[in-house]
This record gives sequence, C-alpha cells and structure tokens, in this order.
Amino acid sequence: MNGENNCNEPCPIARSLAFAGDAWSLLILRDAHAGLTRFDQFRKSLGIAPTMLTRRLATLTEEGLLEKRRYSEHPPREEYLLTAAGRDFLPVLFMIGEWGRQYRGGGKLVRFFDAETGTEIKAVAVDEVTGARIGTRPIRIVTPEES
Amino acid sequence: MNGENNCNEPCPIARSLAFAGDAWSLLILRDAHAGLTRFDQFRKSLGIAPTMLTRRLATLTEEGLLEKRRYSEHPPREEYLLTAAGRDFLPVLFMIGEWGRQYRGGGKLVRFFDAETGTEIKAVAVDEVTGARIGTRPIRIVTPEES
DNA sequence: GGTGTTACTATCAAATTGAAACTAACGGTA
DNA sequence: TACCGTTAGTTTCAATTTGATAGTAACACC
Repeated sequence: MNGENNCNEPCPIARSLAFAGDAWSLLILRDAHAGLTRFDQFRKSLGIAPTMLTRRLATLTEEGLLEKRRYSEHPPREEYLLTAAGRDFLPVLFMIGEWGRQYRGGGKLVRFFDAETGTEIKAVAVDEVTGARIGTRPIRIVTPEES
Repeated sequence: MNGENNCNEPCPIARSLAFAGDAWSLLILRDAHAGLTRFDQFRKSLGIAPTMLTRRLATLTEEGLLEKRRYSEHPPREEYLLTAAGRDFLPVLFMIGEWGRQYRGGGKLVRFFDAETGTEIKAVAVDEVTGARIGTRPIRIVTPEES
C-alpha cells in the first residue's frame, strides 16, 4: 500500500495500518508480548525468512513499537524489547484473537488466563464513557472539515 | 504469507490474520461499517486499484465477512453487505483506531460519538470476567498439547 | 445514436516476498 | 591451532503480488 501516505489521513485506523497492516508485524508483536526478544527466537517461532524478519524488526523499531538493546558487546548482539507503544498494542491483539476464537475456532486453541484469578480471559471492547459494548449502539462519525 | 496454513495453528490471532493480515481488507471493512456497499464506493473511497478490490472483496466474501447481494437484475449489479462475522469485527477496528489516536494522533482526526448519549467513544478492551483492562494484569498462556 | 454509470477484466511493469546459501564475529572444545 | 556451534544477520535470485492504466459488458437516459 503506502505507509507514509496513510499517516496524513484523518482516520486513526488508516494511520495504524501504516505499519500494522501486515501479518508478520502483528505476529512479531504477538511473540514479543509472549516474551520473545531475539532474532532467532522470532525466526524459529514464525518460520519467517530472515530477510523479512530483518525488515519487519527494523520497521517496528523505527515506528517505536520495539526498541533495540545491546545485550552483549562481544560478540555484538541485539535484542528487541517492547516499548510503551508496543505494550499498548496488546488490546488490539486480544480483540483480533477474540474474533478468531469466535469465527475460526475449530480444533485446539491457545488460551489466555488471568494469572491472579485463574479465570480464562474473554476480551471485549467497551466504550469507557457509557460502558456499552462496541457495536451494540449506533455510532455517529464526525469527519474534520478540510482545512 | 500463507492463509491456509495459519488456519491450522492453535493461535487465534494467527487464524484471524489468514485474511485480516492486510491493510486493504481492514480498510474495506472499515468502509463497510461506515455504510459503503458498492464496488465503486469502495474504489473511490480507498483509491484502490480495481484488480485489488475485486480480489479483496472476493476473499472477504469467501471468508464470510461480507456477502454479495444482487440489488439490480437489469443490469446485473451486486453490492457487498456485512455479515454477522463482519459486524463482529468492529471491536478490532475500534481498538486499532484507539491505538492510532494515541500514538499517531497529530492533526485532524475522524471522531466517533455515541449517537444516543452524544459522548465521544473511547474504546477500551477489558476482560469480561474480571472487568480489568487488558494489559493491566499478568497473563498466563496455555498452549494445547500436541495431539 | 451518443453519453454516462457500474462493475468489473486484461495487460504488464514494478515492487515485494520467500527460499537458500552465505558471512561475520565470536565462544568453546580437542 | 583447527574445527564446530551459535547468533544475527546479508546476498542472491526466482516467484508472487501489487498498482496503474486501459478496456469491456450491460444496461439506462436523453
């Protein structure tokens, strides 16, 4: 598509898609949330070609979702850690997962539990103001005037 | 990537990405939620090449997020409507939008309001069981045993 | 008969992706 | 010293996908 272009659009969804509109990036973020940090961990987990992985990690780093940290000077080795922006992407991943569970749910599935209560997590999106679930009420879309 | 392959993976995120792991599909779904139904509406809204649009609409239809409906016999004309699965994708779009608003939020942005209360919608993902916001508590991931 | 609308398909160059092999910089072992 | 293994990539190149442009089919309207 066109990453730079999207960032000037008024739609916040389009802006996010400048980098997240590709499956590899989302899977890398998923694995990063699962605790992976290193090149070869991602490569083995995803079965991704190293060229792709190099590029995706670079993009995610440039976009501020991951940060590179040197964990060894000799030999020089880097690992990739989630930034605050990267961590805040978790709700998106969970909602994507919920949809997948509901509509592509056959067979064995990974499951997520609240480590404190032990209950299985069921992610839902709500409007923080009204408390209503997203999609249960009519929405009014307001587009900014052209300047 | 590889759509078919992902559908056998145990991760519900990976399964969703079999079709949603591409920016055009998500933007088409966004526009469908905004009320667009016809080929040329999508084409003009997105500036997408017709070849791409044909393919993406076909995939989304096959995957069960859109359905084709004939709205004119002479000449034969089809429109694309959201299915239940397509409508249930709205929370994903909202969470993507929230992230974009937070981290790519400069300049003019489209805004969403609750049509009943008139308040601006702020989408957050919560665990329906505990009520806690996703990302605020430790998570335990349980992978199914290999069969 | 001519123009406009809608929903495409055809063609083809350019960009992206994926697979495989290779490299650099070490550390450990024999 | 020679050799192997690990990690984080790069190089190369074929195959696929994409994007832009033009064309088509089936009408409606004037």
